[in-house]
Amino acid sequence: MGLRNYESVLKAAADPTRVRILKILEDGEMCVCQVIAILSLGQSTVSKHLFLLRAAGLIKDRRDRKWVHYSLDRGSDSPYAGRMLRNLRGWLNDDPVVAKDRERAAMARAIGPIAICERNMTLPGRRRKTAIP
Amino acid sequence: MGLRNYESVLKAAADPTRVRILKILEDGEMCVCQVIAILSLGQSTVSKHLFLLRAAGLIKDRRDRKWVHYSLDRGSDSPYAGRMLRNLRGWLNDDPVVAKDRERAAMARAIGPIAICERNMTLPGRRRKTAIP
DNA sequence: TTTTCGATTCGTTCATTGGCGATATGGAGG
DNA sequence: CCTCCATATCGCCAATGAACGAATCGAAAA
Repeated sequence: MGLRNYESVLKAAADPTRVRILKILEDGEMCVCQVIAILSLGQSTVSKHLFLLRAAGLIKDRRDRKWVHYSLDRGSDSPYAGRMLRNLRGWLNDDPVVAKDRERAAMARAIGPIAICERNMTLPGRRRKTAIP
Repeated sequence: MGLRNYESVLKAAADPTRVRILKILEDGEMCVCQVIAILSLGQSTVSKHLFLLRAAGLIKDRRDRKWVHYSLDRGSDSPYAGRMLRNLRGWLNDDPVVAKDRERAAMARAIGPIAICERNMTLPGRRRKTAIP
């Protein structure tokens, strides 16, 4: 665990979108479709972010039927990842973007992955990406 | 101190060249010309790195005659910067690149800024950037 | 003042990165 | 087997970032 992993962890945690994901996951594991709905970003975009976070050792995944759930990887192999997660726990909690995401995350949890996938990766009360014909 | 400063601190600390600078400064303050000599990078390149580190609150500068010395800004305004510096103190100490830099830093300290500037920002026993005609 | 030395800024080049849409993968169900 | 659907991967484009050299700026020395 040298400069290589250090760099991947820091770069992963430095991106604003990825730190939003990490803060969302602080309240518990989350399905990919839920993350997509909360962030209102493209599916491939979110998938790539999750890949980088997992590669850095910051998050881990769990398959349940046809859904994949991600959660913070406390007790990661990487000491950098573990420390960063603990740091983040006390950081940015009063940031408006993070707060907003938390609200939407709570809604996503209440609704559940199935309903969100049926809604085409969107949350209620939000502009959807694809127009309704 | 919200997402803005968080991002600047993390991005600053994520770059391998800048983390090398931070590790060098752990042993004490250092003149810019010494940093240039240790890293064997262009003068403008190093200056920009130092600017970003200072903007993030990770380092601070001090003028002494015509030299500018940089040092870690422990007790920075930014809580992110302070924590990252403390993290870094225990990180990467057995990394070969960092170890090599430490050797060169020790040499640079022994020689002092004046001699290094006279040597055109180089350390003894190293390829110089400008050829000798 | 003028010279000089070192730090900063500017402009360019090249590599990396975040975003997207389209396509591939792979498990669940028919 | 084949289809469906959530996710992963691929290819592309625009924006960012790191490196350099040249030019500029500022402070100390002559």
